[in-house]
Amino acid sequence: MQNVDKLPRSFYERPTLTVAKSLLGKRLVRIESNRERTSGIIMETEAYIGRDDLACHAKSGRTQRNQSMWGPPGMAYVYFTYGMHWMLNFVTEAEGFPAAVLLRGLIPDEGTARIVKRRSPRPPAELTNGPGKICQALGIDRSFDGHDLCTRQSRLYIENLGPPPQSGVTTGPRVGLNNVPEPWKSKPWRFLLAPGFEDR
DNA sequence: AGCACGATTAACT
DNA sequence: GTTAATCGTGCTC
Repeated sequence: MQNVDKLPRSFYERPTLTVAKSLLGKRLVRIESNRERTSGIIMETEAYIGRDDLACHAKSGRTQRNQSMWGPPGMAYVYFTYGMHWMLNFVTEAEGFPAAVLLRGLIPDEGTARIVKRRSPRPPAELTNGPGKICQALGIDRSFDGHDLCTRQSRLYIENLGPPPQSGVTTGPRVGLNNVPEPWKSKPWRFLLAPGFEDR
């Protein structure tokens, strides 16, 4: 395992599109209550950028729900939607500017027995290939909203497995924005790592 | 106080 | 391809 470091706050305090693309191929780690690790390699992300972005929850100003996005970078923004699903985001850019990266896809890495148990019975390919599935697989809920990813005692963080991939990255429109007006609905702010490029 | 809908998922025709 | 599940949130009255 080469060069495994916890990503510092300076990683998140950059343009959201840069962070979203740079997260591909890195490892999301969740420390369980018994200190065991569950983790996965990030394969898909989306960027949500500021009040002007009408797909971003910050469009309606600062609320109790979205307040994490307005805080410092390197924190988790976790919210509940569709009456049953949790979504995991990482806060980006400078404090006071509301922006975040949504995690949409992983490949399970460590703690797969626990991931399978939480998600079973599902085919392996469907364990963590969606934002709600990621949170179910890793046990992420409201208690992680506002969690700091950049301290020694963080129970949720990103490990750096090396530089962002130079190839194998595709982009496209963000998913699930049914009632969002243009041009925001079609902004190519979704980033995917092609299968096979997770090992570099 | 009421209501429409959501950064989704799984099941079904 | 279509749709039910299920409830917190923000908006309107």
